[in-house]
This record gives sequence, C-alpha cells and structure tokens, in this order.
Amino acid sequence: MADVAKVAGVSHQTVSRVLNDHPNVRAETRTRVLAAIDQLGYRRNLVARALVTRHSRTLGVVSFDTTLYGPASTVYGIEQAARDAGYFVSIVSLRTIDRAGVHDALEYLAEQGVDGIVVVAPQRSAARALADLPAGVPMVAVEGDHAGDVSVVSVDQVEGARLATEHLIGLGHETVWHVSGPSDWLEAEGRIAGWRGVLIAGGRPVPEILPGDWSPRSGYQAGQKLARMEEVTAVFVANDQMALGVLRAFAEAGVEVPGRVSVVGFDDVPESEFFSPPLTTVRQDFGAVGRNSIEILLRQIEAGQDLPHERLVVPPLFKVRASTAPVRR
Amino acid sequence: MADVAKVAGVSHQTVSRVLNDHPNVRAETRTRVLAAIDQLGYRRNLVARALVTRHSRTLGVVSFDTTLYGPASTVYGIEQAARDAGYFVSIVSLRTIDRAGVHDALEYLAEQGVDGIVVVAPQRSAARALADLPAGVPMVAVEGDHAGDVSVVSVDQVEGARLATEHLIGLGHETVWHVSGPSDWLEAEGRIAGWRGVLIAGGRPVPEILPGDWSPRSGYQAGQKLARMEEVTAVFVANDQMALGVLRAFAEAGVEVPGRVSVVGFDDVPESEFFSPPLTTVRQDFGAVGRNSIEILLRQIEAGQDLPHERLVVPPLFKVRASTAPVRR
DNA sequence: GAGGAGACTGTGAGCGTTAACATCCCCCAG
DNA sequence: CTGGGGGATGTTAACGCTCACAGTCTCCTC
Repeated sequence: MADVAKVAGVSHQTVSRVLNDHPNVRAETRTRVLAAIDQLGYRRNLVARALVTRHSRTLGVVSFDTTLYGPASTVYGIEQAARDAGYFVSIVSLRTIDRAGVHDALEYLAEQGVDGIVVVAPQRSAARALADLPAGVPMVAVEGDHAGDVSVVSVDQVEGARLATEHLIGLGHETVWHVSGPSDWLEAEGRIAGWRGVLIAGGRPVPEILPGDWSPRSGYQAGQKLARMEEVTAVFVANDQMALGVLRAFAEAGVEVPGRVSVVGFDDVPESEFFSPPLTTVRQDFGAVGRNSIEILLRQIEAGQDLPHERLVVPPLFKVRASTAPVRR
Repeated sequence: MADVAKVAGVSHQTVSRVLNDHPNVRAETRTRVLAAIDQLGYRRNLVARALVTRHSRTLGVVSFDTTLYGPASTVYGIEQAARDAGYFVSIVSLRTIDRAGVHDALEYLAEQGVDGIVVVAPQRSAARALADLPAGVPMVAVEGDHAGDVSVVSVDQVEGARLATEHLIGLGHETVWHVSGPSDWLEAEGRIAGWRGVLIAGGRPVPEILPGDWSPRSGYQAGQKLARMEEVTAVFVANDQMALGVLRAFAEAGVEVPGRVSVVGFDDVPESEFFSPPLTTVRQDFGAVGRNSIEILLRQIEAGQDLPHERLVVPPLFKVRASTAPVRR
C-alpha cells in the first residue's frame, strides 16, 4: 500500500480511501491511485483490514456430511446468500456428530474470527452442543432444536409428514406404515410426529415404525419386510433415498407400486421424478432456508446480537407423482 | 493476550509461547498461563497471527454447483483432508461457470489471504480461466485441463469409459450408444473419448451421440429416443443420474433392461445400487481425489510453490451390477 | 570458582490496514 | 476583505500477534 502511495504520489491513507470508495477523493487523484494499483499489481490485504476493523466479513458454517442431498443443498443455499451479501464462507464438515466435535468446530471458527456462524444441526446431540457456544459470536441454527438459545430456521417437518400421511389417508388407505430416519435426527422425529399425529387424529391404528438410517440400503431392508406383510397398502418413507430402496425391494418381491402399495418419500431429490414409478414426495426449499438463515444472522451481526432469538419455519411443498393411488378394495 | 500475561504474571511473549507449544517454557509457568487463559476465557486471534506470519492456514476452494453429487463429494474430500492437515477451508460455489466468474472468485480468495487454492474446474471454460490466476498463490486444479499451467488431480475418465465400453463389447454387443454430458465439460469429453476409442479400436460403428446435461430429465429424453431404435442393444450413459432417466424411459416404453438393452452409468452414486435394475457403473474415488489434491497443494505451499507442476490421475473402479447382460441373438 | 552452555523469560519492533485527528486550501457569504 | 465551512489530503496511533534479540538464571565441567 505504501508502494502504491509512493507511485501515485499520495499518502497511504488516500489509497485506503480509494479502495473503500470514500467520497472525499478527487476524481483525478482516484484515477492516479487506480493506475498505480494496476501498474504494481497491488492486492489489498483483507487480513490486516480485519485486524483493525474487527470484522472479517467471513461467516462460519458447521455442517454434517455434505455429501447428503439435504445438507449439501442447505450449505449451497447458505453460501450463495452469504456471498451475495459480500461475505466469505468458511466451512467445517463434521464426520461424526457429537458434542465435542461441534464444540471444537465452533471454537475453531471463533478463533478464526468469523463474524457469525450458521450451524446445520439436524441431530439432537448437535443441537445440544450449541448450548456451550463461544460467547460473543452471533449464531443461527438450521434444522436445529427450537428449544435452544439460538435463532432457528427450519423446514416444517411435521407439516410435511402431515401432508404426506393425509394424502395417503385421503386415498382411502386404512393406515400408513412408516420407514423412519435415525432416531437422533430432529428431522426424523418431526416426520414421525407429523405422521403419527394424523393417524391418531383420524383414529387409525399406528403401525410399528421401521427404522432406517437415510441410506437406500436401509430402505431396501425395510421394503423387504413390508413386502412380506399382506396388510400394508401405504408407506410413508422419511426420505427419497430410502424410498428408492423400498421401491426396489417391492419390485423384486413383485409388489406393485402404486397398484398394491402406495409410497411417499421426502426431500424431492432431482432423481425422484424418474424413479419407477415417479415418486410422490415432499419438497423442501433449501434455498429459502439458506437465504433466511443468512438474513437473520446478518441482522444479528449488524445489531450487535442482542436481538431476541427468531424462529423461522419454511413451509414444505407436496408433490404428487405416480407412486400413490387410491386403495384397491 | 496482555491481560492473560498480567494475570499469569508473565510477559505476553510467554503466553504466545504456551499457545504455540514452544518447548522452552517451564511446566509450572505453562500451567499458570493456561489457568489464566481459562479464567479469562481468552481466545487467541488468528487474524492477528496471520498478519504477522503471513500464513492464514486457510485454503480456498472454488467449485461449481456443489449440489451435484460429484462436486459435493470432491469438496467434501478436500475439506476433510484440509482439516486433517490443520487448515481451514473457504468455499466459493459458482452458479455459472465463466471466465469472469472464476477469475473473480480467485481474486476474492487471494485478497482474503488464503495460503493456497483448489479449483474444481470440470469445464473447459473454467480450466481456461486458470490462465490468469493470481500470481503467488499456490494452486491445484481438480478435474481440470491437463494442458494448463497448474498441477492437476483427476479421475481417469477415459479409462472409466473404456472399461464401461469394453464390458459391453465383451458381452457380445455389436456397438454401444452413448448419452453424453454437456459439451463444455472435460469429464464429458473424456468419457466420449474413452468410449469412441474402444469402438474404433474394435472396428465397430460409432453411433451418433445423444447429448445430455447430467440431469435425469435429459437422460429420460435420450432414453425415449433410444427406446424407439430397434438396433440399440447397449448404452453407455455419462452419469448415473441420466442413466436413471434412461432406465425410466425404457421402463415406460417396455424396453427390458438388461434383457433387450444393457445400460452402464458413471459415478456410482449411493442410489445406483437400488435402481431398477441395479446399475452397472464406474466408481470414482472422490475421497482420494480430495486427499491427493490437498497433499500436492500443501507440498507446494511449504516449498514456496516453485515446484514442477504435477499431474495425478486416480484410477476408476468398474462395478458390475444387474443392468448389463450378454446380447440376445 | 570461573567459564560457558542451555533453559527460560522479557523487550521492542513491525506485519498492512483503518480510525481519528490535523492540516491545507478553496470558495462563498457577509 | 475576512471568517469560516467543508472538501481533499496527510500524520499518527492503534489492532493482537510473532520474530529477533537480549537478558537472567541454573547447573555442569575443568
């Protein structure tokens, strides 16, 4: 910067002013400085700036397995929204979710001087780990526990499950079986709650849950069991990947979908429209989740974080395709 | 830091030494300092450290649409490897790939003071944009153009396509049709080259390519065309998502797989084992790609980047499942 | 008991930027 | 013609850390 100042024949402060679009710089001086910058190939040092301004313009994101469609889409949405707002994004992807892991990640980001943190905390254990967060750093949780002490943005899982289950009941099915996600996941719990709620409200029997782990394989195994049960006519599967496994198991066992059994998934992955048959499912607007979480976070950062915690719920969208049909009498 | 020093009754330098595990600190002093840190809830400021050491211990990653399985997995692998090596990862996900976008992203990261950059540049245009990279920042490209002026780590696409095509030829198919990826993508080109190479080497006719865009829908559309062509007995699809679309189109048209037509995909997404039928495909080891790229990058950073550029090719793995069978005479 | 080699600790400078304040100059109102 | 307001610029001091160097103290060797 000093070099640029020398070449342009001004002080380093004027160079700084040009770089920060300060109004009180003569047009001619500005041109001269810009020319010097160009000539020297000067690039400003954001680290030094962060040191004095105490703002890094970097946001931290803590997530779990960004290979999964849900987290990947959420993180993508967050990243886009952050960059649009002029912020960098520093990501920590956890391999396993445990309190220590989340805590370390948070501490790690806080040391790095991020201005705020978004935690994609879909597990109960992760949500709990937010309790001992680094003080002084604004934070928002995505898909987290709404009981905690932070702002939360999430898709309404209960509502999504309700839509799915009601759709199946509406088609005349006596009751609906459920292949769930892993028990620690908040999303899995929400989907169970929504499903169970509809059944109970309608006075329907509540079948035993078939537990899965989000993977197609676990769906496949659940599907094999369901295929052997004559009484099953409708299944609500907690995500599309497992639904694919269920469909596969049904296909192998000669169980027709939607002829004998109707199947509904959750997520609306891009593939689900091309499953056999195309899957009726619940779409989550991950882009909206990302945008909203960044919006709330930035508001907290600007306000100095003594804002009341917000709870924002994004509504899901139900997509009817070809894997559901009226019950066959 | 000064506060900690005061409480512990030492100089700020000694605090720094404790924080950096310097050997020459008396055990008792160390304990005292640690106690003071704990008492004050002190957290070191990595920004200030980066300013003086001129190393941020942050790596930049530029990628394209991290919602897609390939890029998501690659970025995940990179992030894991980087964190294991004690580095942060700052990510920029591009919405569109063009020279200006890549250039801006690179410049953006360089200003932020990253120690090195990994560019996931699967398109020809992105690879070209690396030409005007910010000088002085070590860089490695993943899935990039091997002709450029940077180190490149990639999966051997040509070999993968070769394996797929030879497998089909080996099953007695006269020739193999191909649903390709978008023309600008290097991976699409590599897969075309491998496929074409085998056909030409074997003196087989080379059918016209059906162009796709990686999406299941484009595969579905190609599948509809292929289903109408009596002479088609084998199809090599450039990724699993499109292969799903092809399978769907075939199912709708009553074309049996693998009875009448054999289908091979590429990527081995977790779902492909549960397609109908389970998909024969080519697996890419994204974890290895991530680890290797970080390894090369760190070597360049430590050496001061005047190392010769490296080219590392990760071999693909062929997975035979149930979507391919000997040709029916 | 002197000399010296370590081990341990402290002092001061400086990394590249912005904030705060000081200065200069021009122009206009009174 | 003069005072003052404000635009344009410069000067100085941080920001929180590490590096280089200078001590001080202890203990061992001859």
